[in-house]
Amino acid sequence: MEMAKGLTASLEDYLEAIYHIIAEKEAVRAKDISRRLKVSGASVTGALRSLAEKRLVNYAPYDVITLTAEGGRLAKEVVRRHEVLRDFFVKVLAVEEKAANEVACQMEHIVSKEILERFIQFTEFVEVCPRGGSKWIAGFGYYCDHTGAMENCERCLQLALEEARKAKREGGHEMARSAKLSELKPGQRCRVVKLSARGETSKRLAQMGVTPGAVVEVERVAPLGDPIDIKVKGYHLSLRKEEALGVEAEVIEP
Amino acid sequence: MEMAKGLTASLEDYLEAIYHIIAEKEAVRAKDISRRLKVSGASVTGALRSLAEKRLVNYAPYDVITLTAEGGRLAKEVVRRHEVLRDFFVKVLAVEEKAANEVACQMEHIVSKEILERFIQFTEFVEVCPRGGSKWIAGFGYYCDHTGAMENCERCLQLALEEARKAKREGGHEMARSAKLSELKPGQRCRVVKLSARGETSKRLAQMGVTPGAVVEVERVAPLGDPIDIKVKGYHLSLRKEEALGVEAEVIEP
DNA sequence: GAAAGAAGTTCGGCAGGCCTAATAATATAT
DNA sequence: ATATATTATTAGGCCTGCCGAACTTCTTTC
Ligand SMILES: [Mn+2]
Ligand SMILES: [Mn+2]
Ligand SMILES: [Mn+2]
Ligand SMILES: [Mn+2]
Repeated sequence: MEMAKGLTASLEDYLEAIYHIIAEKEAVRAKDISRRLKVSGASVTGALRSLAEKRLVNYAPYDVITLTAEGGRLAKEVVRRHEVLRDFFVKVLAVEEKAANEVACQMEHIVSKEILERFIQFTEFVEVCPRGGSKWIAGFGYYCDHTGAMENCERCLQLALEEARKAKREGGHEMARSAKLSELKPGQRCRVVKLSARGETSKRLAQMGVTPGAVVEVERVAPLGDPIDIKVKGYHLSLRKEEALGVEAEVIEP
Repeated sequence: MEMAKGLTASLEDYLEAIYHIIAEKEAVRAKDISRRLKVSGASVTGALRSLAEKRLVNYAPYDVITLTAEGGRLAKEVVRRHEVLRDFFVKVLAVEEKAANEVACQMEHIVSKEILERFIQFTEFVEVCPRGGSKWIAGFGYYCDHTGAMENCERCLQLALEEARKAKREGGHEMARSAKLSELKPGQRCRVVKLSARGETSKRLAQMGVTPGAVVEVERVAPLGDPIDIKVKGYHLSLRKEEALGVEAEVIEP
């Protein structure tokens, strides 16, 4: 039984950098890493040796650098943490992109699984709750700019209530507009209502967080609707059309 | 001109620990620090030497340990960051105290001034906005426990609206119940409306964040109403009664 | 006031991370 | 094919931060 998985912050950043470089170029060179992380080439060589020892990268002197299966998994985890935190800072705290990325890239090595989960849920909640939502966040921006202005609350609530009622009416009887996940367009968000898929597929989906109640954002849809890239709980997933067909969802209006 | 103030995370934690030990005992012993930070005595000696070199602690071998003026200032800053972040985790993300303290004590070395400010404002906003408030946070708790339950939104908004209206009516014509800061009780929060103080006092108040619009929480009031301990923007302040008399505030109902 | 016990210090060592300078390998251009 | 430029590695150092072990200096107790 192997304990102590813990990578250092520094090594996680190297993994993260390699992951991103792979995503945009074919071959990874030590130079790319050193540019990205702003460290000397010597430091990169050292880090690569550490990572190779831990079986997270395939590396031999002067050879190309690739991630092992395990290294890829860990790298994705780091990236996920980074993105979740950055999104929180940008979307909720209205921090500018650059500053958000900086603090996220340090926090990503600190937050526990449980707290990361909370950040995801909170960001979701704020964006989805009729009492939160974009208006409310705009209100926060106003609050920041005008030291603590809290005027017109009544009107704000009034409008939110009217909108919630309208949405309910339009959604017919019980719920908001329902659809198959496969019918959504990039940028749209929905809440999973039911999984009608069976066996392996449903298992894989469930494992990645596509469960009833989960908020799903569609990121990209390929020309013929296959595959569909989505984001759930910070995970980027690529679903085949058949898989997406098996997911019933209810659209969330912005 | 001295650049590079930056203390390391480790040294900041030593300062923080010393500050807390001073607050609860008279004398600070290396042993207390080593217990608190869970490091060996040898490490404490080393850290104290670094801090003494930087003129942040008064330290000579075998002698008692105290903070210099500058060291005290920095320690308070660290504690402030810690508390602001912990409060955010506890009050907003509903993280349990212990976990919140742990992550706060790591983040405190990472967040920029600007982002700390955002955390303060956001926590304030959530607690003060009628669309936020305790009900809304409870809603978040429910959302966490029941994977994404968002039922009864309409009713929730309806209630919030009614409450906001009631509060407005009760507050008479224009605003909520207005009062001098000196009249409030521990635990109460208010928003500063006007500073009628002049000169030094008003300057000091303004510098510490007691400005129109700021949210102030009363922490303790001494028997005869002097001094009054308050918290503003994460700062703990102790006001004399005369000072508090010069602050007009509007009470925030919970 | 001496001996025992507790607290504090010094020393040497180790690990992680980073650097520069020198050297080696590879890629490119002529 | 050779010279040149680019890229990567090695070697040697520096700094922070931690440790255990040995030693020193209080503090208490009898
Ligand atoms: Mn990072
Ligand atoms: Mn990152
Ligand atoms: Mn800390
Ligand atoms: Mn702390």
